[in-house]
Amino acid sequence: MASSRRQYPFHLIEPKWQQIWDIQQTFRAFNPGEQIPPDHPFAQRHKLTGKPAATQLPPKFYILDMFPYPSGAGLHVGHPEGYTATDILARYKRALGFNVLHPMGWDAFGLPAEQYAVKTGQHPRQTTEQNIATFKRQIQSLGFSYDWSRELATTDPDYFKWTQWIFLKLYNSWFNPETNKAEPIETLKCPAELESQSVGRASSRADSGGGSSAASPHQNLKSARRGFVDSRRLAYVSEQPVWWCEQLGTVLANEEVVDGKSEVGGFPVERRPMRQWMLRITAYAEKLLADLDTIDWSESLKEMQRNWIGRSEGAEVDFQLLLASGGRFQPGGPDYERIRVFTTRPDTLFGATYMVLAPEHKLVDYITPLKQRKAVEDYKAFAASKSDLERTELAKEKTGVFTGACAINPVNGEKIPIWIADYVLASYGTGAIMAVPAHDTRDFEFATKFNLPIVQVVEPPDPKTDWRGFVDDGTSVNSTGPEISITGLPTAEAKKKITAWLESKGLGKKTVNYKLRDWLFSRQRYWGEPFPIVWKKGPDGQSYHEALPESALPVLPPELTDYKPTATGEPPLARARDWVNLPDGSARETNTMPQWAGSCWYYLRYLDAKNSNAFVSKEAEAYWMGAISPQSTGRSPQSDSGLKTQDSGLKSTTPGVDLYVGGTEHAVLHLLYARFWHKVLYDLGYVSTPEPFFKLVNQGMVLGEDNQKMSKSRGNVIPVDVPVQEVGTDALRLFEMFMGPLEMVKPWSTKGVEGVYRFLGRVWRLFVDEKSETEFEQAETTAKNAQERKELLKLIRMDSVVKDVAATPAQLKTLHACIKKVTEDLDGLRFNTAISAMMVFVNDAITWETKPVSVLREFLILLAPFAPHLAEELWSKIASAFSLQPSALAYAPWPRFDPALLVESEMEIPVQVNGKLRDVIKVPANADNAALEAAAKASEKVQPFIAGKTIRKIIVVPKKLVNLIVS
RNA sequence: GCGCGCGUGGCGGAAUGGCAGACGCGCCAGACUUAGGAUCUGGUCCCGAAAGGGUUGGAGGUUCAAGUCCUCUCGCGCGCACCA
Repeated sequence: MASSRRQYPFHLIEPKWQQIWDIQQTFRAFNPGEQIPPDHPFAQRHKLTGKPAATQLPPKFYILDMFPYPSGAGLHVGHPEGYTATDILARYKRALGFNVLHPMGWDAFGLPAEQYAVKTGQHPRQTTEQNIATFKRQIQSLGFSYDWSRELATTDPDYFKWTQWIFLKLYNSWFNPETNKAEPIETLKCPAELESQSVGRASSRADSGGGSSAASPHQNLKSARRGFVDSRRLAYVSEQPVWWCEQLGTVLANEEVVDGKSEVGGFPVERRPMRQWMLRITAYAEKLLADLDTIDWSESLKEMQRNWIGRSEGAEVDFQLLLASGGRFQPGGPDYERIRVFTTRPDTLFGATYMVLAPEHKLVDYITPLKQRKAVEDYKAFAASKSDLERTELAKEKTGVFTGACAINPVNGEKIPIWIADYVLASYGTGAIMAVPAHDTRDFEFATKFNLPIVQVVEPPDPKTDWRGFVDDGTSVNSTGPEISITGLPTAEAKKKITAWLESKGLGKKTVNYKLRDWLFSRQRYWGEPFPIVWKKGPDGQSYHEALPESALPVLPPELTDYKPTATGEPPLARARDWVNLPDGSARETNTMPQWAGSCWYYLRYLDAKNSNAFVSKEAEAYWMGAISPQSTGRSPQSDSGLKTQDSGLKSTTPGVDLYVGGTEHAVLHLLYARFWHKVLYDLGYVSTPEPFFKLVNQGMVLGEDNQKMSKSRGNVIPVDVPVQEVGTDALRLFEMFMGPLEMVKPWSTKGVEGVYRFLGRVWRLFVDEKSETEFEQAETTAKNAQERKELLKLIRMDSVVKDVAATPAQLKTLHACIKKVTEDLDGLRFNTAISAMMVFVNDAITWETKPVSVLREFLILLAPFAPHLAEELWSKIASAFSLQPSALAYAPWPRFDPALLVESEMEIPVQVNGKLRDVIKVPANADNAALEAAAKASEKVQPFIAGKTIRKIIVVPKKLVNLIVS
């Protein structure tokens, strides 16, 4: 390949235009109120001068890539797929007249840089900066139209200052169930017994951290108050079992643990009780679920989030305890007289023949009589010894033991045994279930194994179905007790009736349960955002936390020489004694935030990346996130052409990010966390939309040429630099899109890249004079340096068959068919078929003896989003060859197709007999149904199939098809 | 096990219920060439000399007409997975 002749001098063209775009700041996106240089192509296109207000700017289009973690390995050809798609869209929307925001940045905190630091002692910041430089060089070599003036890195103190600021907002807020939103902590009312006039208002300034708290006669009351408030913050401290990963030396969130292993590295994790920072994402479970219906995401992605949130409706039911003698009676309130269960099938209550507690359930010891104590203790130890992985792997075989205690089924007064088994999870529902073996698969298996009674209470709709293990809806049977009967009712009604009865008796209530747990937000790492929190000791000896004031931000991490994690789980930051211990005796929080923190809000920082007074200005947020509707702007894109818009892509401003493209791996991590933060910021009035990402598309993975996922170990990784060197970035970009639909998984193909490279060569030869190109090539061999070589591009002349003449109707038809297809396909993100439409155009145009320059120019505008460097070069060559005013192709108005030009004088109509194709006839374009019918019958090829037969029916699809039904 | 998605030439993939296989790769033949791994032209689903027949994982169905809609079935991919 390297030895073959270059299709066109992309090696000079591509750097040339990247440099021009950079010098002219072509892709700078302008904020409301920002000074726009009058000679900037955006200003010229939209006739803007000075500092336009939001209402004077054209409608915005915010098109976002998931920013990358800059790893040391650099980019392979799979990385630019999404970036190419968004760049094509960004350029297309710019041509349509939108004010396009298309930024790029770095999700730069992360474990690899820290692990490298542990190994080599090189500061993670240095590693990170090197990696960013590599990524940036590679991404820039691909010619994306990012506004680099908005570049950000989550590791930059000017950035994470605001990450910490948002944490303070979470810390200083609570979720008010009455208003159903987050509110400043000041609005939280303490219960009357905690209210005290002397301390009542004093601590209501929540960010008054740093102030000393002298001992007071009300100190007990004060710490009780503090406990109450602290337990309701959206960011709170909790001691609870968390996932600890020994190898990584840190705790992990539920979302970061996959199949009992760490998502990063695949190391084993174990449950350990630790004191950690948590974020109260569960308060938003319902909103996170419900608002999925308001956004344009793929169904599969929404489904993943729904599954993760895991909403289920049901009832909590209390079962009265019947203690056998020998139970460890303790003084206790009503909690010790009943066991509360959660069930989604209260209608099967009559079939509950036993109960099961999780081995960790707090009542287990209490209810277990002496003679069962040994067996129960043994089982608890057995269950605790199993890792989570083993627990799932051994899922087939049910285990458990009888506690010796029993309870009363509230609907029929029957005495049922209480077991413990590890198929009941302590962390879900109430950690206890009523077992209905007849109508629950797991209970059925368990009851079968341990010979527990199985009682039918639901009749399947189809009497042939076995009721044993029947878990779907049916009709209640055997469900009549002394006070309540639901026999004969369909499942839905039975649920309602029995739940109402339970509620009226105070035995239970309707409940909604979620699988979603609060977000474990602290990590025992160095390379992350420190918490803006200090710890103090009260006069009562209790330690408590306080927020630092905003003026203390950013809180920078200390310098360390040893980044190693500690075995105890104490964070590495604790080694920096001078940093930790403050003069007033308080101590800094030494945990850091997880990597996800920075990516929770970066899309907001892009809007106003340099703002040092706020995380984003109100004006910028309102403009880019869509609070200003296009109606109020009184402008529409392409208003300069005065034509009505033709397609949906020109429609109104959408709320939030208009298009977000990234991999599916963030389905329940980044995308859930970012939505959560955004909703908190929305509730607190800092952003104007309830959802951050209006439309989201997952690009499919690019596999290696061998159809395997690209990986170092397989040796099938193709770095982006390889095709960029050999065929140029325009060809790479084109092939990234030509492989197949964006969302689909597809294999890389070196041969395929050559195919689109040849296409670009054909485009080139459509325009240029071959002889002059040969001259250029000869001159190039003697050129001394890159600058000289670049100058030589001038030697290449336009082909003399490109003329300033009127296009023929056939040529216009070819052009407008291409405009139509490319426009429609871009609106539908069908890049692959858009490219094939351009290939069709070129295959035709290359045969024209005379090539009207007007047609070729419009084609270049279509090509520009896909192959911008080549298109710009040819565009400028045309301008100089035909003495046109030089103009920036990036802002040239998108051509619109004229349907009138697509009308044919004749049309080809397939003729079927009994649904089988027999002929394709040519008829005048204006032929009506009768004419079609007549022409079809007259067809010579059709004759033999209808001769001597009766025509029973004739189907004519106007301008489409004729079908003759004969017999 | 449950949920979602997908099965079309040698390959990647096109087809508002209306001519299956656009476009590209590969392959075959030819042209130009000292040469071709450059370029250009033509061909390329299967059976058949042709007429014609068959063909979108498989089996049914709806329809004048099905790759497309419905039912069942097989295969692949992704997600969740003892969530009561």
